[in-house]
Amino acid sequence: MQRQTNQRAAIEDCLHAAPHPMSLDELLQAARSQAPGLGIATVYRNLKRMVEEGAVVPVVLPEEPARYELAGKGHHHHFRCRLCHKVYDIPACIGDLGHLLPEGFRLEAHEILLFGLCRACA
Amino acid sequence: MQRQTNQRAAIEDCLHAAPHPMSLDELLQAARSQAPGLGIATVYRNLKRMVEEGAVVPVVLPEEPARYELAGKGHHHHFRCRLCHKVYDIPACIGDLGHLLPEGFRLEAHEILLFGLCRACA
DNA sequence: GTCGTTGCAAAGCGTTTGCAGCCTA
DNA sequence: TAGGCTGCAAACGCTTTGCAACGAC
Repeated sequence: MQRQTNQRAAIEDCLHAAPHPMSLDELLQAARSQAPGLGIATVYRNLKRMVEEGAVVPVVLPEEPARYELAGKGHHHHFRCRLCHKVYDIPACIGDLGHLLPEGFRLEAHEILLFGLCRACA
Repeated sequence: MQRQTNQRAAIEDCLHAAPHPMSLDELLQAARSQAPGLGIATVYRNLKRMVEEGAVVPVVLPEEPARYELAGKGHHHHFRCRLCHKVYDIPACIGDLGHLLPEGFRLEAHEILLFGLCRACA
């Protein structure tokens, strides 16, 4: 049976408050203000469980550490700024990608990564 | 100045012969048939240099080790089978993704990852 | 009081680096 | 022959795990 702890709540709160996917270090720093002394292993363990439960989705971009965001934000994609390296959520999507696949392949999911300059850096 | 070695040639040959992006271990195993005793550090060093030179492109997918493929294959994307975990090149693409971005953002590149079942597993 | 959770430190694991010897040019 | 390249092993950084203490229920 699962218990509600201060540490776990702090991590969840940070994910809820985050405007964009959080890296492990960002999460650790942010959650420590609510749960002082929070250890990094605890963040790893909780994130792992949240991902298994489907509450959190890992966001992986090339050349970057993994980030995490809450699931259930609706279908969206990600944009990374080449200069400031921030990652933004892009709520839009494009229709039917199935026609890209060769005959006989079945499409179940897709991920679109966009790269460029954000408004602040452009 | 750069020297041509048996090991480097073996790695290049394997990349040329590969029908899909190769992981480091695949590359090591394959290249050893042409360069026995090949060490993993040598594969890392050569791949790193090839990427810096722009001859090779890293292909990163979530939950998977990095793979590598030759650059200059033209613009394309990748498909990973959920069951056999093979990664296929998808030569197709979709036009203009710039309209997905918020006002003021500039799009420079994109990557599309597709997931599902390949023909053999479907 | 039980037992899931935590923090610390050690262990794992993939990648990088230092170095002596090798081999290309 | 000079110096770039290789293989080995050690070092490194990030993630996971073992374990005793803690604290939610």
